[in-house]
Amino acid sequence: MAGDEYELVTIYDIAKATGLSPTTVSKVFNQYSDVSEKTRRKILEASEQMGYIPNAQARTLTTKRSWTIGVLYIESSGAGLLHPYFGGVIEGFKKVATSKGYDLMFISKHIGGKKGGYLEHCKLRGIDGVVVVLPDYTDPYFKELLDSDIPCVLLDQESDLKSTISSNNMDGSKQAVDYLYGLGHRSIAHISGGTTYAGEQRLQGYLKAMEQLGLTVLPEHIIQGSYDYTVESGQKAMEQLLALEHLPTAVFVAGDNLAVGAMLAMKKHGLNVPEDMSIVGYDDIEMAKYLTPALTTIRQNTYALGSRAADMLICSIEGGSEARPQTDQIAVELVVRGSCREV
Amino acid sequence: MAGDEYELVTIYDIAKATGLSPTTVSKVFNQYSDVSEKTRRKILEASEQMGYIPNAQARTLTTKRSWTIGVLYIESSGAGLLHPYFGGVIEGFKKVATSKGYDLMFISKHIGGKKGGYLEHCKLRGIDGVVVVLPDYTDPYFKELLDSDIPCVLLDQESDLKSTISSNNMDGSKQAVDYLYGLGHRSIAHISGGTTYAGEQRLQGYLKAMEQLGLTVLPEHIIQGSYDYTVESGQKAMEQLLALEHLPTAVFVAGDNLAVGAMLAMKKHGLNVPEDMSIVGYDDIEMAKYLTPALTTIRQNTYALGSRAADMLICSIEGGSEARPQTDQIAVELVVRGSCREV
DNA sequence: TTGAAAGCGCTAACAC
DNA sequence: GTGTTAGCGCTTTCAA
Repeated sequence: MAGDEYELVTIYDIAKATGLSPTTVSKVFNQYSDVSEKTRRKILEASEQMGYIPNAQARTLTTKRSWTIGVLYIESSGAGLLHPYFGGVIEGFKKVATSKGYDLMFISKHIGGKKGGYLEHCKLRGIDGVVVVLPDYTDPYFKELLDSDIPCVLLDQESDLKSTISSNNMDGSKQAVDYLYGLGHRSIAHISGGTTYAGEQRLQGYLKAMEQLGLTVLPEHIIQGSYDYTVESGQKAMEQLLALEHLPTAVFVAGDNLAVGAMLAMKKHGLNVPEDMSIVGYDDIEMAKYLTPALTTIRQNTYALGSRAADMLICSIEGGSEARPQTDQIAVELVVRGSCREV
Repeated sequence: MAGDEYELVTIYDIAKATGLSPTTVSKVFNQYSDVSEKTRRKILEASEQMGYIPNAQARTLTTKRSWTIGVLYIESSGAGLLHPYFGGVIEGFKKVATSKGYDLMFISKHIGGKKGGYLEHCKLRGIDGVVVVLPDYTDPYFKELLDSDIPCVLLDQESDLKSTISSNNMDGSKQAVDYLYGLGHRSIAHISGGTTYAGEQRLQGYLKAMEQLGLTVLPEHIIQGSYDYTVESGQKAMEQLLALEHLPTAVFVAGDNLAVGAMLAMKKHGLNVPEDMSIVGYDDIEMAKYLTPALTTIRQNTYALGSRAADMLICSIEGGSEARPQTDQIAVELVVRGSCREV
């Protein structure tokens, strides 16, 4: 087998080499204070020289701490990793987790080549905690994990049992609507992100902002995009909107991918953005600024989302069961580009 | 500590419950054939009922196999996970690896919160093999890993020591150039991907294709884009090209991001694609089809790249040291859209 | 077909 | 400050 070739050096080897005991060696590598500076130095030196590297599994076996965090995200469809939101979040998460000594492992329903469940997978691997991004909410295996006592942090979800974190979706909607209002728009439609938590929040934020401004919302001006925030779904939603008798002058779209689709649909109908309709998106995906016209949108700070999530999760891992689930929100920001006009 | 609450069931527990020995229980979970059907059933039943889940670290400690594959990608810059190429590759890789019983863990230079190296990290975690995507080639820690005896598969790189896999970059260039030639173009420039392996290959493919068609390549028609394939870099490259006295009628760009930048630069100069210049990209990133005009490009099958990489890596993990490093290539495909015109 | 015993590499009481 | 001992949960000879 490959890997057999490692010259495995153990604490026993370095104990023997230094004439000390394995315990003392162990202590040195676990920052115990009751080791003389001289001994510590001697051990460190020998370890360095003999190429000693601790064995994580042996350590985990006795301590019950794997220093491993599971990453759970939707498995079906081509989404997942490819979704820019996911990438940004994990990037931020990884940075913080890594700096605190944790490694990241993907969690799936397949274990050892067989079908199992998320919880089973976590237990098998001795996972210390899980970060949940874009899960399949309807999955019973996912629910099983939520009901377990494994520390978790959930992104863009609600939960009493686990810590949660999301962007300030309501405020994002408010910023979008207020901005359009400031440009003179009074008839503002909404293409929503379907039945996801974030989608709901953005819809609620939109409704509330409209109300606060004293604007009426026509029921037919709220179009349900699909939960997966695809370009195709945005296209369909805009088609639906364009079929209406009374068109809005602006539309606030719950995701940039949806907005891209919406713009495509308009183009197909010979309509121009922003001349014929102003559009505000949500996310600020990379391509937003390269579209024609460049998309005005609400920027989510995915990196901050991820790093804050890591902080929260590690807090509940290390705080133990007495640590109550927390909830936090990250500020969003309007990025003005070229897809809206004054009316 | 959180997690302590698990009702840890061990093989001893189920041995006791069934009146059998731990050995026999272990055998059942390792598909040994010398267990009577009756015993097997009894053990499986008890395990199911008592909620037994094997302990991966204990298993690894004795077998020296962690069933864990390390994922190594560039840490600096905001790239990495956010890069669509990476996402696609890992998606495909994960699928295959998971189905064969392996889990994926990110490898970094930080270990236990301290700075270490990739190899050290792998040994600490008992990693069975590593998939390398977009590394920092100049990193000595990366070299250290390459020189080790840990099985690795490298994407878009050359190596005698490890298995490698890449798209058929040379052929991609040929397809692009041939296509432009077929449209009547004779003056075809190239914006290259810098000094990466893929970039070199695409450049070579371009040169060879031009030669085969009997076309001359003006030195100033080869512009070095930066190794990171950013939009900004593409912009700069096109600026450089546009400063030339004799403009080409078409340009083959080594990456879609670069192509996006190139198109932006043209627009800034009041030039239109494809009227003033035809452009062929490389990658087929998601946004390619949503650009104006939609980008004609060479599609890399990132998913296939990833799954094939997994096959190769697992082969060398399970084949042991006698398994020689392999090399493979994945076919690419021209996707015709709207960024080229006949001349 | 089944089981006893040793050991993987490490940590944690506890005694010295 | 240092060492002895036991044990984490599992697999693996080897013997029964």
